[in-house]
Amino acid sequence: MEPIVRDADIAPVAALIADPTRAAILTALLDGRALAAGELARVAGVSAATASAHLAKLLDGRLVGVVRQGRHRYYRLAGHEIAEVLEALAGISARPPVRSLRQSRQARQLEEARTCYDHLAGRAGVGLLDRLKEGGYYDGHDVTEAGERLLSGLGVDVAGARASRRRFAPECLDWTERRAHLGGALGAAVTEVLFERGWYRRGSVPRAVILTDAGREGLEELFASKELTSVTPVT
Amino acid sequence: MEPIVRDADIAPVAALIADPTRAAILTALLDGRALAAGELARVAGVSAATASAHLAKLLDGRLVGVVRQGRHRYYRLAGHEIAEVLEALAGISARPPVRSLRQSRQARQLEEARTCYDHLAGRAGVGLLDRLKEGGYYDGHDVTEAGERLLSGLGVDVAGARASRRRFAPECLDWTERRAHLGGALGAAVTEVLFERGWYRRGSVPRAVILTDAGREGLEELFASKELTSVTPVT
DNA sequence: GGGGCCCTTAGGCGGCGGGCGAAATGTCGG
DNA sequence: CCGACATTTCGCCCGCCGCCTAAGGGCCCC
Repeated sequence: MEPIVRDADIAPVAALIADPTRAAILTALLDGRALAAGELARVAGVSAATASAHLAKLLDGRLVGVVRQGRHRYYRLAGHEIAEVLEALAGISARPPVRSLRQSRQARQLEEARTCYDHLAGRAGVGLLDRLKEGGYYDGHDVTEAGERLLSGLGVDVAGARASRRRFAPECLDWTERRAHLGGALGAAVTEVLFERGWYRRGSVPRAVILTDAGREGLEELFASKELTSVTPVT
Repeated sequence: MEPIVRDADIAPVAALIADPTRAAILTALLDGRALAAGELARVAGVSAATASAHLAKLLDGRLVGVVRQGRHRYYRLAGHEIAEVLEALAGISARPPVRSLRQSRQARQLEEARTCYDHLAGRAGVGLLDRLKEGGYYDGHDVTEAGERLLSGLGVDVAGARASRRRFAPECLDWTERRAHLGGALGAAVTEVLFERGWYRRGSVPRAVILTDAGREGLEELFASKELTSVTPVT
């Protein structure tokens, strides 16, 4: 009866996330973009020196990656797995009370539409997945033939996403809606196209995204043009 | 350009997991059972007083629950969400090198079959899900009609699992196999039946489970009795 | 109801780690 | 090349947190 078995030791990674300053940095990077060290220092509310030390640790722990560009160094999350851990943690963490009117406005914005690292989430993400299912384009873990045609026609590189080592098209549980939206390589590819087409644009609040007029029309047309091939709403 | 938006603050929860002793305690509870405070002190390698202090913090942070029974206090994880966070963290954590022969034997045992909180994982879990899919009993997010018959016949309370507030039958990504096994309320219900029938029993290593002879026969018969209704192996 | 076991509380010690300012490194723009 | 800006490195202080031993409840059993 001794040390028993060695699991993966999670403590060091958790310790990296456990510091409030580092947590703020990681949260700021949750929208998938790369931010400069100075910006991260500002959002975390610490001096540049302090932020630099934290970033060095996060880098060493492989939670973030860095790309040097001139005199700036842009940091980003090391991958979607990191984002998923942060989302999972957020799911069991106390949500601090919303205070100001402005904050509640921003909170509503995030509930409406936001990115979950690199794919669409919030009511918009959940709604999109619903319409894909209702239209018979997606069956819970893969796109149907009709779905592949639909998305390819939109400009989504479905084959490329399928070839990725990342999971192809898993459902990703949404911690505000408590319902699923489209995640994985396909979710990211679709979201990329939504931005390229200008159907969604990034809002002023970090992870918020906004449906444009073009997007409203485009999505409506996209799902209206096809007759409903299957009316088996998944409970 | 001020405080921006308040996300759920994940740092306090991460800090609870970040201490090696607490991480050891949580990992020990990962098999879903409740352990007495003294046992947890032993597996973590600290004095009873130290363990008690840690358990008080975990309790305060709602990561564990406690049930008093006589002069013992049994602690367990507060829910499957907690287990999922720990699994996700393990997925991005460095796996410590296996040292002794005994440890590598145990590691192989865990890779073969183990519990993932309250449902079957490892090669056994992945294999079970594969056979459910191959037989047309499960379609990636729900059981088919045939699947409901099969499992109900086995004694699984499918309706009860479906009524649960927990997700019904999601695929759960396995961090050793990097493939999916059956999770959620249904995964737990199925696993419960497997234990009840004596098809699997718990091994000596905490999360390890072992296929019994009865289990080998039972599973073989279960999947052989039905002809393969569908031969569309999911890539 | 008294002794033994399980667990918690109290107190004190030691170390790790995050904070800052100042100076060094590196890069861009003239 | 030189000054401006972004980032890192260095040296130092300070507070927090985990550890132990010892003592204090609670519960069981004889």
